Amino acid sequence: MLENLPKTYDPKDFEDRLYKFWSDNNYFTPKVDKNKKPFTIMMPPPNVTGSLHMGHALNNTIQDVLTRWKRMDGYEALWLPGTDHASISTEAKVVDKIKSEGKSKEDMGREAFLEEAWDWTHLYGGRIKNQLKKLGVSCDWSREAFTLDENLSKAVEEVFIRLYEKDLIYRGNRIINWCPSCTTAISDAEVEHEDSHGSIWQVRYPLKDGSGHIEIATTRPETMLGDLAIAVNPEDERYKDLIGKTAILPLVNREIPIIADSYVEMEFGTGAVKITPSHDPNDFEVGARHNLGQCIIMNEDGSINEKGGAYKGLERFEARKKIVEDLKEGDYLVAVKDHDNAVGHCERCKTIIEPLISKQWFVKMEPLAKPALEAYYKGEVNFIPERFGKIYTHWLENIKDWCISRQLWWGHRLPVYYCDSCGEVIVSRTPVEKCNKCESDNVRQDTDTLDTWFSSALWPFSTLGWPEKTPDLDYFFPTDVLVTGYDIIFFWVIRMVFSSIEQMGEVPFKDVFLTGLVRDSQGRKMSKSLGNGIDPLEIIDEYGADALRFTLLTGNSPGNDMRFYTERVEANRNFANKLWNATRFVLMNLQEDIGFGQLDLESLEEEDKWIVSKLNKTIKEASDNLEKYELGMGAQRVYDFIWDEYCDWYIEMVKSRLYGSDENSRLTAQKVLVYVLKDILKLLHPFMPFITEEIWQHLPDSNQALIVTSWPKYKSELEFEYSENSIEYIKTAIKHIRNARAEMNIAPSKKATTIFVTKDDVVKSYLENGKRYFINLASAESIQIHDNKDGLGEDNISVVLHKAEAYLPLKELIDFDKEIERLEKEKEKLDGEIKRVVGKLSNQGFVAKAPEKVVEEEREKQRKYEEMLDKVLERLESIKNIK
RNA sequence: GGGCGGUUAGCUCAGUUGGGAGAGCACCACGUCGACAACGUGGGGGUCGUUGGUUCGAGCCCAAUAUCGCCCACCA
Repeated sequence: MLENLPKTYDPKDFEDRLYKFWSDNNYFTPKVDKNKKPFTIMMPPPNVTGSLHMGHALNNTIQDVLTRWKRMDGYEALWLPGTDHASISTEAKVVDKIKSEGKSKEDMGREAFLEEAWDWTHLYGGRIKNQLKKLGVSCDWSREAFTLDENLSKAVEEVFIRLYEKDLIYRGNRIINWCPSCTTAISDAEVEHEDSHGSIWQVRYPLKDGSGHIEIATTRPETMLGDLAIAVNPEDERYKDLIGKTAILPLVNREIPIIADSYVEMEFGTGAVKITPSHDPNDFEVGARHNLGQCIIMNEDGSINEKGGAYKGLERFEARKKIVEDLKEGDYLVAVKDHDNAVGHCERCKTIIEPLISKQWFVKMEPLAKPALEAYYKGEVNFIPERFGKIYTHWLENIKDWCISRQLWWGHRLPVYYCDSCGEVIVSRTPVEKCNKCESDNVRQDTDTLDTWFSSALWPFSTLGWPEKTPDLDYFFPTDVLVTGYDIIFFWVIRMVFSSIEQMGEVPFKDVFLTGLVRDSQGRKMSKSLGNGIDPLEIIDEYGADALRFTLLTGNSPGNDMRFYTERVEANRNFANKLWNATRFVLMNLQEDIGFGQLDLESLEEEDKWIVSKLNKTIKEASDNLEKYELGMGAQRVYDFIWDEYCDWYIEMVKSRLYGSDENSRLTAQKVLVYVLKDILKLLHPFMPFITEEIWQHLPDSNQALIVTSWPKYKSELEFEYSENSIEYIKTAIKHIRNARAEMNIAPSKKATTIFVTKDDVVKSYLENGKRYFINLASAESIQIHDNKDGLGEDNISVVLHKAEAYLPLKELIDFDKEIERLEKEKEKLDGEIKRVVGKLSNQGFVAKAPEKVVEEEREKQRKYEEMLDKVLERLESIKNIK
């Protein structure tokens, strides 16, 4: 009946097979069942361009732990997977690809380019899904979504139109971040600021009336081509007389006014600022206040346009160089100084961003941010760890309108149409062929697409069928927890929250669990360019998915970065191996057909009750840990129970019964071994799904798959205090005896009669019941229990215990000097403990103010240690006398 | 400029209501005894960055400070 496990643990033997088994049986697919509670997680959709990296492995492992646990705990657990079209990233890759084939976007045209992009998506989009499966993710592939799916696109369009109709989306001429390489506008969040060492140039602009000049300072000299004014602070005495005068823009010879604006800081630079309204956000504001108009001097690719006169056609940094040279030549350049400032780069391609004025579409953020902040302050959204709430509130409190239009082709096209006859702007759910104002058919759709985050902002409900009122949406929304990296709080988390509040009327998730970064062993960020990335698939291939998962879950805490060491994976693989072998031991000692259903509490022996009681506590504590998202602590607790309690102690203690002649005792031991093992597998399953399922299916009476069994429950009737005390006493005694023997260099093969001397009835009962443990685990030949040590002689090793003393008569082996040395060491230890306890207890404040329980514990310790010290001293005395 | 985090054993890190400092790896010694050498047993190793405060009691709370790191920010 019992099929034995292979001798060695090899995850390759079963991981893929089990994934298929779960999948084929639809265990990942929850039903809409009103009698059960739903539990929902939306997987942060990886980009179709990507392949699995450690970051994915980490957050998907966490999601899988939560999902598997909740599924076992009786919930209809939905973990919905999917992928993101990742507009700008994917487009860049496709552009590169066609470029290598000698083609360009423009040559191909929109239709053909999109076909290429879809081909790319189909080719690479599936790759990461298969990689995720290797990790063991129990997500519901039948509900898989893609941001460009028809229904998700419909959701995007619907949201755009609703926001437009509420005046929350508008089109306007504003300063945006322009990437000359991607040739598109990007949002503020997509700009990375990087400190750089640069220069600041001081330039003098002559005054028109010939009365002198005014000096300005700039870090971007090329933008002077677009200068429309010079601004000074109205309070600045130095420039008071110049306000209202006209200056001549060098090299261009444009006449520009000198204006006063309090935005200018007198202390900075020269106190006079050139104003370039079309190429700087602050200047834009100043320009608007003073009606300066606009002067755009750059093309899409960042080169200087016809407004730049002689500099036309130069790339922007070439132009800078040339302009500085010319300024110098014309004696306009006063000084060049070193200057540090933060330069904005495109998050995708790292090109330096050019702020410039452009007509784009924006989401008006303030009305959306407000409820999102309120939701947080009302506790509707919680961050784990809490500190990340500050990032959330800080961003929302300082929010600016969100530029959502992109000059890209891969993505959701704006549902906006322009009439070229009358200029009407039409936003429509259906294609527009005729202007609804002038009835002209001279109508065209906007060629822009939406920021990729616009669609991912809707992920928690668009994936469930919104705007349709689907049963899924009704049942599974709002979701329970979002698991993601702290680096996309404002890209994604915030946008989901306000989108959800706006469209659904409630927050999309209750908890946000934030993961840190997985770094290499030297603490560096893993990156392609550094070549220090560790491929999760290679790790899985070598050590198995379970070991990788366990490594990612333990040894770090939420929101903190972690370093990845293959040594840790190896250690966790060893743990899996330990469990594997423990199971083999259990299986090879089972008799057939004894029935492993219920535990018969009446027949349990001391160590049985002890392990059951310990298991019971572990169930409670591990469940509490999971409840509080303390996944690493929960995993560690289960690990410790398995290795320290079950393997190192329980199995060892029970061996004599398995090999013994007492049939009832033997069968009880077998039953308890299986009983505890089954709960162990359940507790470990969310963390290590493969090995636990594989073992489970080899156990007797386990017809149902482990993945859908029930999570163990704490039961107060399974607490056995006496047994716990008894076994813990025995464990301590065994450790002491082992220690003494090791220190005396007495090999375990040299067995000795062990004589316990005690007057304490409770200890006597512990020892009486525990005789066989000493024989098996402490190299005892036989056990005697005496009331006093009369007639024992002195040729013994003495092991001092609490309320007892153990004697090992090993006459010919005893080296009295060593024995004295060992006892002296013991004495020192006890002296130290007593000193600490007495110190504490002689502090009146402590005795008076500490809780009675704590004080009594300390008193008890004092009695215990003094009692033990007495015996050590007595022993030392008598042994010295012999010498 | 603003905000946040780390600083605990040789290394990497846990330590969540303040009550005798833990794990893994590494190291030393012994061991192949009928699950496991991917192992067992025993051991060494820390004034928890520094200073001050609160408290009977601080790795944990408060205030400074040092140092490393991260995030945000339109000073030309």
